[in-house]
Amino acid sequence: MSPKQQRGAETAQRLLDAALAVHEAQGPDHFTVQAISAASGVSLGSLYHHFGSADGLAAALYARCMAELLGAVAAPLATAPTAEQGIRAIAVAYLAFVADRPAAARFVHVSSASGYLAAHAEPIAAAKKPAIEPIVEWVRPHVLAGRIVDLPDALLEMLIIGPVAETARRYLAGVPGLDLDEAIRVLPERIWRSVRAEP
Amino acid sequence: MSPKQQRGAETAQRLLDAALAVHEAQGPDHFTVQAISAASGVSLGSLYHHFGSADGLAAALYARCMAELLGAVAAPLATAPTAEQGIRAIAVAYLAFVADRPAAARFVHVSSASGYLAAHAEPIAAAKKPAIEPIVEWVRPHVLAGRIVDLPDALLEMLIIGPVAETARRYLAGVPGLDLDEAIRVLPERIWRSVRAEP
DNA sequence: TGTACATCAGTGAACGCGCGTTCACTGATGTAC
DNA sequence: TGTACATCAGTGAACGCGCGTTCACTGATGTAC
Repeated sequence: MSPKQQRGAETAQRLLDAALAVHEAQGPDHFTVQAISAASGVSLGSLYHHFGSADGLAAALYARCMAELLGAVAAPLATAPTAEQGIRAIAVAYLAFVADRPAAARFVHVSSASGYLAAHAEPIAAAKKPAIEPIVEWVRPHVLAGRIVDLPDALLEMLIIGPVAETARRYLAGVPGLDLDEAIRVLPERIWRSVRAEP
Repeated sequence: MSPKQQRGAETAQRLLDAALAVHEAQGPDHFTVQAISAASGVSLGSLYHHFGSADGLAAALYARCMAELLGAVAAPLATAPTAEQGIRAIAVAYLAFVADRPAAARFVHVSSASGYLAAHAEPIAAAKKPAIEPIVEWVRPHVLAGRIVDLPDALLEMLIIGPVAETARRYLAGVPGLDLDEAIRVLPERIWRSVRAEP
């Protein structure tokens, strides 16, 4: 199923590109194999040759978009001089990704409710892991040093990601009165307050 | 479309009850008018008589579940003695609702990605408004008195609801290693820290 | 270097299933006088 | 109080559309000797 030739890899990428474009331009209801085949110029049979099923293609696209989002979030940590600046950079990077790559962000957030995530849990988890690891590694020493509160990883993640993820969801859903720039200005500081260890 | 006789109102409720049960027991993929008709014992024609379309029924169910969630969140505010206890009570109530009414919570969270919300935006907004108003009213004086940080309503909501909503989403999606009781113990205090005005 | 073969990549017409929706109809409830 | 009528509520068989999927096939690329 994973391509053995360069030609195949290029076709698979073309399909994923077209799939994201279809989802963005025509909405989740028109996210069909026929529409993706038509938009990409790749035949239906070839689509099935590479992804096995419609859900398989959706899962692959989700994995790609999610890896990009996680990569964007992890990137600024490499040079973050303090715990506070790192946490704030995560929130900024998440919201900036939504502003810069709305199609990818929309697909990730819409997909979280869809059935194919559970069906393809392992390959998706495998795609996310290398992108998540550096973030966890960055956090740990700050927790041990008493600069970030010592909570279970999952709950710490909820505090950091929760506000920006919910902001992204509503912004992408078109809820009026939600200014992304204002969120970038205001939320990071507040998120930091929620996770910093007591002074 | 809205029922003119008591008999009709009861049938509509039976359909909504069955719809939620179908969604919970068989998943979003089997959430179809035929399945709901079969589970409720109400004919297809009657379903259309009351709700007009499949999306219409889904929107009505969403409005009902969302109103219940908002009601559960607003309830403890009436007797909250301090800003801190009120904010913490909101977070506790949200997560407790997820634990007590997982079917309703799941339908609300899954629906946020679905198309019928935009198509039926007005009636849904109308159903939410009376439940949201008391929450906003409760917050305002605390902001004016300098106990809660002065942010746009939408962003304040993101800070309070974001972490618990994201926790609910992942818990309901079956992500392992997320303990709801632990979240109830830990998150409210941290959320309060994110929204309290500087001491 | 050339030839034979195996595997990978790609095609597109066709199929069948299940979904939302319709419709002509019957029965129950409310209303007017 | 009774009768006639209008509206509301409910039925279930049928339809058509569009979706995911299949399949027999051709063409391109890589490999063995």
